[in-house]
Parts: sequence; structure tokens; C-alpha cells
Amino acid sequence: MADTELKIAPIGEGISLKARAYEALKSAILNMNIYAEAAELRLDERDLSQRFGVSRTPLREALAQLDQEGLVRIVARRGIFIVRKTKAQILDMITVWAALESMAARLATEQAGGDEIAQLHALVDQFSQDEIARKMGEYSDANIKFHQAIIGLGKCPLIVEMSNDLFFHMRAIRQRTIFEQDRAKRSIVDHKEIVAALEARDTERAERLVRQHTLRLRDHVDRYVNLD
Amino acid sequence: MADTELKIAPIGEGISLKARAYEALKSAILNMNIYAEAAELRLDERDLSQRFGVSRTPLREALAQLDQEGLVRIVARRGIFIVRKTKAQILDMITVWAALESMAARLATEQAGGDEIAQLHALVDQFSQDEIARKMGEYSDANIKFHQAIIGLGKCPLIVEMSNDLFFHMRAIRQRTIFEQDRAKRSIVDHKEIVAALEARDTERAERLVRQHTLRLRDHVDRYVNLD
DNA sequence: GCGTGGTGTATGGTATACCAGAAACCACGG
DNA sequence: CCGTGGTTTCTGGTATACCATACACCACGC
Repeated sequence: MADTELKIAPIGEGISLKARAYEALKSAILNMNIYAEAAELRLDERDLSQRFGVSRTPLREALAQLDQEGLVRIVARRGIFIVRKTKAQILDMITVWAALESMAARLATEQAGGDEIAQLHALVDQFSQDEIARKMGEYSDANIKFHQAIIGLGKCPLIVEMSNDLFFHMRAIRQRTIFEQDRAKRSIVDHKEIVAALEARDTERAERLVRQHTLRLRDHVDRYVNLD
Repeated sequence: MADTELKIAPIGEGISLKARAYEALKSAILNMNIYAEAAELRLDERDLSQRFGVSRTPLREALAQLDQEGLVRIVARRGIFIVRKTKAQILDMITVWAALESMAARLATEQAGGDEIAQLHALVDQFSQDEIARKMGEYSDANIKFHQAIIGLGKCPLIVEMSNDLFFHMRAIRQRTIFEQDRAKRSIVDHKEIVAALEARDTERAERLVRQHTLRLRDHVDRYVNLD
């Protein structure tokens, strides 16, 4: 039943309180629309520790990690502030993404198996151009998966890890659908060309197409997205 | 009256104990030859806290940060272990470095001022090929500075930051001079070509030269360095 | 001699109390 | 009404005590 008041369940699974607090804070921060408020958003250690039902110690460790990741900024005796990314920072993230994914595409032409590359078709052909408008949410997910798939084919765990970090941070941007809205049709064409280059094992072309594709996204964001 | 016993200020410094512990541990870990020992190196929180003269709390926060950065690995109720990078991980780091610096070079051809590019000559012409053998240590430093300078010219703070992280981690490799020893002469030629491409604002060529230069280093490490 | 179970100990995880500094607040004088 | 000084409060930083578990060690039984 709905347990009107036993929601707490302090004794949790096996994972540490720090890890749980970290995950909880992370998703909480990402799911809030940071840019909606005018004032800078501040967190309070004691308040959070009470609401989570844990002491400040593991909570502080979780916050310290978020601080290092750049999601929050801890200022001694002042407070803990949720960080808003500037447009310049977002553009930089997309630039790095372009650098990493284009390198991954390069590696993929040398490292990936033909069957692995072939699987990319499933992610590209999934949507006809007409469907995009109606299923923008789904397409957005598939789009991310496509890029992550290419990055995975590079067989370089560090690139995968760093790219995931970047994608994660970019989730914090409101209206992230704008990333694709007007670019979806072009996007699909680009994707098909990229897959073709990978299949042809054309290293230089694959790298260039991936880079250009992502840098175009950067220019698009630069032109049409306003955050500051 | 008053001031009979005021103004203690024993240790001064404004920085937090956590930050100081972090820096101390960081340099301590990097300056020890991790690969000399056969057994896995373990740290003890209580022991360290006594030797540093601080409580476990700030020490733990410093260690948690090092854990996240990948320098140590904290295992609950087991211990804190200094992480040894595998050869594969080092090769991956060099790969990412190549991706980032080649993108920075690309950006530099579009963003950097002519005067800034011209300053690269000072870092390249500093050594004649004959001097390299005698001044390998200095050359190694100049070499790093050259690459950092190019990365800086890309005017992308995120790339600069991520690259610094990579360079930092690679410092932990013993005999890092092997990175250049047999490659120094070729390195200087490469560097000159890179500067020329930047000066000519040849975006594609600058990117390619930088990438090839660093990927060759990767192959060199792959062939001649043995860590595992 | 060898396996087995219990107990001790070492270690990271957590809770809590206290510290120091910064900001907010308030009383008071002009 | 405004400025100014001190005091109070709120905040993250630090110290410390205790908890839970993985491992080692030893006694005991076979």
C-alpha cells in the first residue's frame, strides 16, 4: 500500500550514504530549471542533511564532489551555490565534444568491427524525416544515442568517459530540444553520411564529417540559444 | 592592557586545511615512484592525519577528491590505494591530448593574433638540435610549454583545463623523459612545421600536423615504454 | 596436522559538537 | 531619517567519538 508515512527507510541498500546523497543531489539539481530564477540558487548543508535524513558528513562529501565537477560552487562561510553555465562555457563543451567524437570516429574506422558499425543504421533509420517533428523527444534521445554509439566504437574508454561527462553537463540546459529542432532534417542526412564514411573505413572523411556536424551544432547554439 | 596574549596566528595561511592536505598529498603521490614497488601501495587515514597534524575530516575530503581524480582508489573498510595507470590508460590519455590539441590548433588559426603565434618561435628556436642531448631536461620542459602554448592559443578555457589535467596525470609516469629522448630531433622539425601552418592560417594543416605529431608520440610510447 | 568457527582488530563510514568568519540585524546617536 | 557600531545568527570548516564490516588470528575439535 501507499505507506502514508513510512517513506524514510533509513537503512538502505548496500551503497554508502555519500553515494546516495550524491546521486540524489545530482538528479535534483539537473531536474530543476536553473535558469528560471533570477537570483542565485543556494543550498544549505544542514537543511539538506535533515531532508535526506543523513548527517552533514556524507552530505558534505557528496557536495564536495559536485563542486569539483562544477555543478555547484562551495564558498566558505557563504554558502553553496548552484552553478549556471554561461553560454561561452556551453559552446566550449560542444567544441570539446567535437574534438573527442571526431577522434573517436577516426579510431572507429580503424578499430570497430563491421558488425558494430552496421548497428548504427538502427539508430539512424529509426526516424523518417516526417516523423521527427512529431516525435522530437524520442528523436532527441536517439540522436544522443547515435553519438554515444560512435564514441563507443572508438574503443577508447577515456573518450567515452569524458564525453559522458560533457553530455551530462549539457543536460542542465533548458530547452535542450532547441539543439535539434531546426536541425533535425540536416542532422539525419549528416548521420547517414557519417555512417557511410565509417563503413568505407574512410578515416579522414569520418573525422571531418563528425567534426563539422558537431561544430555546426555549436554555431547553431551560438546563434539561436540565449542563456545569459 | 589587552594584547598581553593576543594575535596568536600560529600557522597563518588563509587556505583551508582540506586544500593544503590535498596539495600535499598530490605532490607526495606524484613524487613517489609508484612503479618501483611490487605491492600495491596503501595509505592510512589515521596515520596521515597524525603526520599532517590535522584531523581526519579535511584529510578525508582531500582523499575523496584525489579518488575522484583517479590518483587513488578508496575501498570501504579495506584501505586507500595509490592507483597505477596501465599502459592502455596512458595511451588513451595521449589520444585525448591529440584530440584536444588538434582542435585547439584549428581554433588558433581562427582566433589567435599574429603576435601570439609569433611568440611560439621563442619556444621552438630555443634549442638547436645539438643542444637537445645535453639539455634534455630543459628541452622536455620547453616541449611541454610549447604544447601548452598552442592549446592556449585556441582560446578555449575548457580545452586548456582538460589538457592541464592530462599533463598532470602523465607526470606520474616514471622516466617521462623517454617521451622525447629519441624523438627530440623529429619533434623540433614537427614543431617548426606546426608554427608555420599556424602562421599561414592553414586550419586543416595545423590540425593535422598537431594530431599526427601527438599520435606519433602515442605510438612511440606504445612501442618503447613498458609499465605493466 | 588441518580445517573451522569465533573473536579481536584495523579501516573506512557516519554522526555530532564545536569553531571562526561573514553577513544580517538592531539599537543608538546625529 | 540616515549612518554607524556592536552583537547576534547563520554558514561552511574542523575535530572527535562511535559504528560496521572485512580480515587476521587463534583456539578448538576432528
